[in-house]
Amino acid sequence: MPAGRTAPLAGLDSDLGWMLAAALHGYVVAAGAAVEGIPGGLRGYHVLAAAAAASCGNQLELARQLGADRTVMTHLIDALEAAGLVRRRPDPADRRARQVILTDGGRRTWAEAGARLSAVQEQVLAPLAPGERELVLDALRRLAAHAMQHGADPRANVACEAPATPAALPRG
Amino acid sequence: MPAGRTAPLAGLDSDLGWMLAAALHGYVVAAGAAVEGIPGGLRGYHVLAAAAAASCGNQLELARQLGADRTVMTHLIDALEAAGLVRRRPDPADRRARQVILTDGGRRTWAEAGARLSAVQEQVLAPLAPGERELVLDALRRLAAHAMQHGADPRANVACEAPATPAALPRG
DNA sequence: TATTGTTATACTCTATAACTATA
DNA sequence: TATAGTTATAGAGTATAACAATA
Repeated sequence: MPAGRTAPLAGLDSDLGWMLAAALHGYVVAAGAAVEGIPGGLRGYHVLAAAAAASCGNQLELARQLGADRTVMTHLIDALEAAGLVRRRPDPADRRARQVILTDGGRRTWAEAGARLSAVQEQVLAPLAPGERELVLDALRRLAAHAMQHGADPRANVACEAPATPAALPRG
Repeated sequence: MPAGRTAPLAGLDSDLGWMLAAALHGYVVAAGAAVEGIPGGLRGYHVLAAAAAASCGNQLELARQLGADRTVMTHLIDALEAAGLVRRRPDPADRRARQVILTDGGRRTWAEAGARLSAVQEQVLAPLAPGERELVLDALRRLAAHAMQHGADPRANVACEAPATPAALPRG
């Protein structure tokens, strides 16, 4: 690792944890306005996105996909349901589970926020060259998947079938 | 963005915020043991790293570099000082400011934790090809710098001269 | 006995405001 | 008047434990 450039971060300019935290912090700040009306902010949007694409939508499965605790999902879905963005439906196959379904308004809110977040994403990725962007996004996708498989329960991913909505972002 | 692969993240596999959050979460979990003895965990290590490399070590400058609030630095440095890892020294040029200096034990703790974190970093980056790693790290470095310049105060970086210790990680 | 979901609780991290001492 | 640091407080976010309903 050649330490040639002027180091604006003073000793942390090769620290993966620091760089991820700084980049994420910048994204969160920039995305604040894009998810302003959604209860739970970015977390709420992630629930909407997961519910929009998931084929198995019970709360525990969503919590595993999002790397969150079960108890977090209760309050989060409470708020999203109170806002009319999702509704809970008892799973006919397992009466303990409750599936999370997007309402029409929830799907519209998800699509609109997704479009705004796409603009935020482009803004955050502005320092990268055009060809570099796709390579970095693909690498990050593998890092995220690897982290989810190792940090969370290993069997979190195999319980889900193919998503119902294969499209990536609402307006990519 | 071709949606060809099997999507383990169900609708968020192209969302930059989600991927950054998931990758960082995996890193934080994996790094927990590496910074176990350091007050403040990873944040405490970041303070040690910034203090080890900074030429201007007052608390406000450290807070700006770390993207943290002034009030956070007080408690954090209190804990690090109580653990004997840093000491506060009044700035002779400005008696309001207090420079943060690494003790010998603090420098040793920083070096040892840095070595453990290098191993964690390699583990987290395992899904990437060897040549891909450097490219992704370089891209993340630019994203982090860009985020710090836009999210925090724009003049946070110009107040610092070249770092006293140009080396990147203690044991790369 | 194990699992889904809820509730209550506590803990961590962070942000806000007020205060001091210096500039 | 503005800045560096401290203190106290409040808020958001998250994790832990206990419970009810169901498998």
